[in-house]
Amino acid sequence: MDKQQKTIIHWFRKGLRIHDNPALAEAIDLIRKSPNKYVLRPIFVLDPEIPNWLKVGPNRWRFLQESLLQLDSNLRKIKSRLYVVRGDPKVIFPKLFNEWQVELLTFESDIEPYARQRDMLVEKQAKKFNVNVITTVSHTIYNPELIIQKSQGIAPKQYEGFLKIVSTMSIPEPLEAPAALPAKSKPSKDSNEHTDSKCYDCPALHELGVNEADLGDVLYPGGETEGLKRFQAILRKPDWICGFEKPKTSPNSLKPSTTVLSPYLKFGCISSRLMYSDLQKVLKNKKKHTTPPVSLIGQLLWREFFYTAAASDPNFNRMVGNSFCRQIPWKKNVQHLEAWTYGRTGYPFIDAIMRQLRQEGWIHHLARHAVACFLTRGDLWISWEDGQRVFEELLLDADWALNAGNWMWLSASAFYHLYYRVYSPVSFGKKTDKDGEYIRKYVPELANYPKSMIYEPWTATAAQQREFGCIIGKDYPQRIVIHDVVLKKNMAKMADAYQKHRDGGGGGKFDVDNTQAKPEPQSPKTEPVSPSTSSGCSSSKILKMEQNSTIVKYFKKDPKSP
DNA sequence: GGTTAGTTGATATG
DNA sequence: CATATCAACTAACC
Repeated sequence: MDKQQKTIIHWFRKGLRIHDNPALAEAIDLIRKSPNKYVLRPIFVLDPEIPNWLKVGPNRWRFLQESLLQLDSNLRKIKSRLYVVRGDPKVIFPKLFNEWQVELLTFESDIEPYARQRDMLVEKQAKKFNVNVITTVSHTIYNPELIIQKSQGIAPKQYEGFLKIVSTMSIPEPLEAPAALPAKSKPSKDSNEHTDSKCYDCPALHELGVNEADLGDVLYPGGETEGLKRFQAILRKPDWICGFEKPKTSPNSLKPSTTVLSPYLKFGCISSRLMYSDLQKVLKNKKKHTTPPVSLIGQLLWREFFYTAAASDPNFNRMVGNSFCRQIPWKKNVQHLEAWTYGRTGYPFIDAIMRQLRQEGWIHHLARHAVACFLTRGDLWISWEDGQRVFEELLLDADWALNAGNWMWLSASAFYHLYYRVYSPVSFGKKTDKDGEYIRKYVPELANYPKSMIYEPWTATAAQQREFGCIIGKDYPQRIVIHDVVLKKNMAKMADAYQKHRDGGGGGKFDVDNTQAKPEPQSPKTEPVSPSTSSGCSSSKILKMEQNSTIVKYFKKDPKSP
């Protein structure tokens, strides 16, 4: 590398895209202004510690791997590349700052407690090495912190209130992907770049610990190009967009009835602001269209809603110490949890959903409702935290804020309170698939059952079971609970928990059954953390916090004015 | 303090 | 396919 040239690092974490990436754009702007002075190193840090506390199933590892490959490829199109750096960020960054003579670090901010703590440490080290830092809010359409600020410091607890607040806020126009960089801004190879300790190539699946035998077919390939392609295909159906009503889409169609853009949003392969902007353009041209909460825009705003709530509480993904969450005395039941996890509850509709989840990494939103309600308040009375852990592992779109928020919703622990509205594991699926084709696909042992019995195979006589080639209790499980019976008991327990909440308000009042082993923590911090220690912005000086809050800057010195 | 609305329940009925 | 009833919650608003 030219000894005179300094390095600008853009750190990819989520936001695995080059379009509408304001932090990357800041880095590139600076390079264009001083093309002789800087080289750009876009990096992704692969931390080998992560699998020790975060469960990531093989399908999501693959989605990430594909996303990194496409990111590298898209960066190469603009005469750069992706440098995948192996190691713990707190250890890696000081080394890179020193070795590469880094002057600026840019990245997209993240509200997850793990990310906040990690970023705080990296920023501290940046200061020590005299490295400027620019962060942007670009994973969400709005800045969650700003919404909270406009809501008297408390995140809205209902969607309507949320809508009211954001309706007063402006949204920045999405940015185009950058044009090709000047040739000089590509660093020359490190002298030992391709030795084992200095390989910056994208990881192969085996490096990510993925056994290819555990992978399902690639139904939703990861990456920016794939995400944009999928979104473009949606945009070509304006009538479908304008008529979209989430509750009227089917949870058990054989092909997805919704967009399946969630995995791309989770990794930031596609920008939520771009989606918002392009969808609005479609709606403008039509005189009639659906609206939030049921419309497509409404779905994006649900994401914002949960992100805002999650940003205000580091304990958002646990019951205890969570300011949103009602304390409910769930019971541990290892056998029932395992039956649910692997699709062996004896309820074909539930089992089909759980098997689709494991195989494909995506299930419809309402299918998530059905199985989440079944696990918690509806049937098994098992904590939503246990379900959250399974979704965390298996969903391509598993997202800390959205996963926790929706589990609280479905278990009637927060946001949703009509606990007596319970999904039936038998009737609900029949509304959109009366013949049970979905069950036949994902629970093939029941494929020969007639449609009159496929949702309730236990109603078949022994002779019929032999005839259909599937003996209940042998080839397919007996149902592990009787829905009509447990439903009544659970409803009474919910009423009791709600009553106690009214009387005592909040945590610690219940005899929560902790006799079984504690589950694995979902973040490096095992115990609930106090909100005061990890909320909000760092103590660094905020130079710029716009109305729509695209850019928050922390500068020791302004690299633009030498 | 009373009223109303709430992303998408189930069932029976017209 | 739309509506009433079931039983009855909280949050937001007047």
